[in-house]
Amino acid sequence: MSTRRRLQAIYDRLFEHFGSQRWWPAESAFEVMIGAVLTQNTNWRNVTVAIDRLRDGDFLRFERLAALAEMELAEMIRPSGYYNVKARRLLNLLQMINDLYGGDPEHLLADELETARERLLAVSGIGEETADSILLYAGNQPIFVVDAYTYRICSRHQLIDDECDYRSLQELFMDNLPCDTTLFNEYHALLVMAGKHYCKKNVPLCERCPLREV
DNA sequence: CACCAGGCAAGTA
DNA sequence: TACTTGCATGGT
Repeated sequence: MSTRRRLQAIYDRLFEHFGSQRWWPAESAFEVMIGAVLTQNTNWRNVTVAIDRLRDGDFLRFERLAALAEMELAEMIRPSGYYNVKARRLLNLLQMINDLYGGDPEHLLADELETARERLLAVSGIGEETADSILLYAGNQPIFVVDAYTYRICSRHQLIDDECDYRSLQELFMDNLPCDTTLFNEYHALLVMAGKHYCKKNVPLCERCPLREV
């Protein structure tokens, strides 16, 4: 079967099993950006606690967050883990938005895709997955997000060489699917759901995995 | 107890 | 360039 059809089949199975996800779970694009940094190598549950703390202090707005001292911010986001590095990373991101977009996150998100991506990657603490998560889920731009679950699932289904780099795996999806923001949004979210529930680390096979026969 | 979670950068050889 | 280590909380 062609890669194109296999990717479509995987999507269909996951959609049938989990339904529409409509990510990212957040009340604003800015909140998505914050969450994208906080969730780096971290359980989403912990991230929601940190974000709720920011919300309670009305810090999910650019001006309010940018006015926080690094140590205060670190303390606020403590439940999300790596709180010192993440506080620095968030401030680095805000600094870039301030310098290049006049302090308006929407201007970054409205910029041309590759330009915005390069500028995000230039921020210390923002790598490819975080940048693409921001572009897709905060900016509604058509780019596919690759993460650890994407690697694991594609590897188990022998769609990739385990050593392939981020861009290669991203291209596998983007070259073989219609370029559609909503599709990319749903597909990545569904892969995360599948990974969480049925494709855990060091668990070779799962009886109830909806992708068993794909 | 060990292991994991929607990574990334810096250090080492 | 290729590999290792630090960062840290909270759930299973």
